[in-house]
Amino acid sequence: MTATISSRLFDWYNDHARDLPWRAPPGGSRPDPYRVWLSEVMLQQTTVAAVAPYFAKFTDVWPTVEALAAAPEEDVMAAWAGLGYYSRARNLVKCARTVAEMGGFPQAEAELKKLPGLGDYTAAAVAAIAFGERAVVVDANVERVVARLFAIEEPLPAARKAIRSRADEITPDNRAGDFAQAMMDLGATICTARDARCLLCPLHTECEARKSGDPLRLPVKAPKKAKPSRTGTAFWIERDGKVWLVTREGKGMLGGMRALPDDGWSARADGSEDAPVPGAWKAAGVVRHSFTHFDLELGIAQHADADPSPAGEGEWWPIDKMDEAGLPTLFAKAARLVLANRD
DNA sequence: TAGTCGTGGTC
DNA sequence: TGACCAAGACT
Repeated sequence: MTATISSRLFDWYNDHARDLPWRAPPGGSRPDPYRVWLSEVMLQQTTVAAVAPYFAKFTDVWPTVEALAAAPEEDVMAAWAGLGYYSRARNLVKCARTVAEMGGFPQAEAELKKLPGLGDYTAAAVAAIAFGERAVVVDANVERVVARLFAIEEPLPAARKAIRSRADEITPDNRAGDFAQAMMDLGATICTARDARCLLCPLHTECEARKSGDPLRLPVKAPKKAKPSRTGTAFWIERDGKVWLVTREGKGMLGGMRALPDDGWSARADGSEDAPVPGAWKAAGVVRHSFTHFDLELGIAQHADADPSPAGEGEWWPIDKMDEAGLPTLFAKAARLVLANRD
């Protein structure tokens, strides 16, 4: 049964594997561990379509882990801007520097998992795909496919233990990396969250959820909490064709990223509306932005003075080079709005 | 364990 | 159009 599953899956994968830039060319050669690691981190909670241009840019500018390790952190953060979950970029730099110092990536799953930014999934994926270790790779695709294949009725996240155990059972001793990628391709193209194209599925004769007649109801998920709405203000302070930008501190929201100064809005509370510089302000528009766990209505206040003098840490950024500032999307929207409304 | 942490695409 | 979702990690 389990041998049947991997065998059917490999047959399907031979003909239907997605052609992705981080995969090794067909023929059995192993992909570059650096590219595998980089792609896996970028792909965490992020679609293939969103990752592709970032992967191309990163591997062009930093073709090796040593090159990335030598890069200034702010350059990496700016290059990551727009991709989201910025702790990934902070950990990416830390990890690259650790690996460069070690003289290369460790090959064992347990050692990989000690690196910053590599959790259960990514450590297993790199071990299996880049190094051929038999590791049990479980992402959201595998969870969905396995939950349906074995008709696991227990809701997520409690079902993860049972799902992992089943995934372990069907993972072959050889080609665990191909098996993982095949499972993920199956989950991404056939056995998707909104659809179950069972007639095209290589595992449909083995699938318990299909036998039950309603595969889409699995996996069962806990209901989601409501999203709060917050308001905040960002401040546009301009002088001589330049705008005042700060770098956000710490590990919190958008931590380490360049940004417009703001009034301290957060997921928990509205902003204070306190301006960072004295003087007169005028309203310059509103940006609505939806984060994973709250919605934000960000008002933009523009300093009315021709020669403002902001205090504290920051930098005057040339407005004609706004695209190179590496602003996260929220602030990129705000800047775009200000600049669009002035002519 | 449950909350935090981005963004763009899809229906 | 708003809710859901995508190759999760960390605390």
